[in-house]
Amino acid sequence: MENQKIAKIFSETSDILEILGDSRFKIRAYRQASQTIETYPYHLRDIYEDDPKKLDDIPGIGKALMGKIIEIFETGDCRKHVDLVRKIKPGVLDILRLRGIGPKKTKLFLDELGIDSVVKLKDAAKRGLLRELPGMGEKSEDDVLLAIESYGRLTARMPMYQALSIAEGIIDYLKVNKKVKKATYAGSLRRRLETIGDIDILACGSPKIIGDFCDMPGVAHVEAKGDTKATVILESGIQVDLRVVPEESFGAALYYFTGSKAHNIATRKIAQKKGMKINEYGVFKGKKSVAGKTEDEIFKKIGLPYIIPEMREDTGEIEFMKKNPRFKPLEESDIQGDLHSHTDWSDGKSSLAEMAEAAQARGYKYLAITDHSQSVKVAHGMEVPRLEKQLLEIDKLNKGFKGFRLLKGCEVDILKDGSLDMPDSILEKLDIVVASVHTYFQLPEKEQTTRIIKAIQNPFVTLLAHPTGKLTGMREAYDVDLLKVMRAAKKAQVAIELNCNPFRLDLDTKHLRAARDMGVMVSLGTDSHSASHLEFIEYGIAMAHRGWLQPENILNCQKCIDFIRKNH
DNA sequence: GGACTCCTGTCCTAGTGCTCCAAAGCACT
Repeated sequence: MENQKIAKIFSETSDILEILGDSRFKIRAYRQASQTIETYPYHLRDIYEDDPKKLDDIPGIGKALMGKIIEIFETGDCRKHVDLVRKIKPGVLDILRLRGIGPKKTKLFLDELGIDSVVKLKDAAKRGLLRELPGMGEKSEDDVLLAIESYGRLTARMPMYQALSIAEGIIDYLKVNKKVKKATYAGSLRRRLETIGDIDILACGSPKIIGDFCDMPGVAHVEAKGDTKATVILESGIQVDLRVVPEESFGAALYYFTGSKAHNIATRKIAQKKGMKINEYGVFKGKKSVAGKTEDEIFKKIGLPYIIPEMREDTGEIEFMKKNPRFKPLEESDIQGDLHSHTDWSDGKSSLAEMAEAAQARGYKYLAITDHSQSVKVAHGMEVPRLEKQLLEIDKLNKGFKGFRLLKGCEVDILKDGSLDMPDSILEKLDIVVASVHTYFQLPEKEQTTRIIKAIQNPFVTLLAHPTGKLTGMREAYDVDLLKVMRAAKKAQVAIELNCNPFRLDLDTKHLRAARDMGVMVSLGTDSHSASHLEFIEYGIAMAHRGWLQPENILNCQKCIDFIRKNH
């Protein structure tokens, strides 16, 4: 939590410096530091308590920012930030966040009309005061009002699976159009971020596509419309950007449009040093295009191995891939089985046989049946006798399988005191024990952490499921020191789950990276509640890509399922 | 502000499209 606080202080500092017209390099330094800290997998406090000087080792943190981080730990605040906040009212920062309004216009409104809040801005726009300002007109004034009205809707992010479904719908719509030769989605959706701010679509074909796109059903408002790109807002409030490029530039445009911005800048810089230029039309030597049809071609031209979209965040992937050109990201065929599923014995919809059939259809060697334990009444959790009955049923089914088996398991609730919801006498009969939290989300961090660590120290536990309890866009993670939990998990030889259910996607990228660095085994589980949910594994694979995981980091990729039964 | 090179100073992270007002701001990755 303290990392987030520091990131926010630095982010606000950069925003205020921008309005005040300070050095753009200083502004960038604060902004970059904020972003680095926000996604940094380790607690800055741990580093500070170990040796404050080591804060300087974090990329983008130098002597000055290190001093400010130390100041925040020692005094609870940062003098410079406090002074800046005094200079500019917080309402001014709200204006800066409106679409179409940047630091220049924010400063203009403040200096000329004393506007220091969105409410005052709205009032001034309605009274026609803004149009009198230099560089403003009637249209700009209307745009300000529109930006204020749509602010809440346009800043909301949606879960990735929702964006994926909308994007696929748009692509289907475009592809039936004969003017469209190719269409695909790019941006953060292609990089498989857990939440998506807007949808980016790339197409090849006639420029008339732009008009058809803007007339598409479900478009509420056309924000911009030119010869090669358009931006629309859907009725649902989602922004969709379309870019149309010539076919020979498709690879370059896909690369540009996939991002991230930081990754693009980093590779464009590499190209510059080699006397080339990368833009969305290709790689250029002087005016001559030397690559652009495919992404692969672009990487080759600038001397890099292909980097998969999910890794393109400029968080070290370029250096990593240079050093490890043979790095092979996880593939679906590496997955030997699914380690978290439910049936109609608890709150699932499918039978044991249906789940087994679906798992075999995917080519799995095993599927862990992990129905809920007794205390989860709403999910028809199983008491010991019913679980024993299920185990007999699984034995019976397993006799009929060849090269496949159902693993006997249970998703056992972690009780408030860290004990497990099922006695050891039944746990020892299982192939796999999945421990998880479904209650007491509000415990203080220390208590929650201790509770979970106690649970995974039970010798029969195989893995900790959905380790933070977050539900994308609906429920925040509970307070837990996950690094401490992971250290304990490593010691206890317990795996940490990457829950592939698109509502969860728990662990997130930074903790997956940390798990990888720490050598903690990660388990992919779809948490399927029906046979069709087994396909959620694809979301997990994408998340594994974002966490740079390879088959050796993943429990499900181990061919030997005896590993799962570590205590048998 | 950082990073790097040198110790006081220099450079720093790309490249392009759209809009609205008539050059620049803001947007996109």
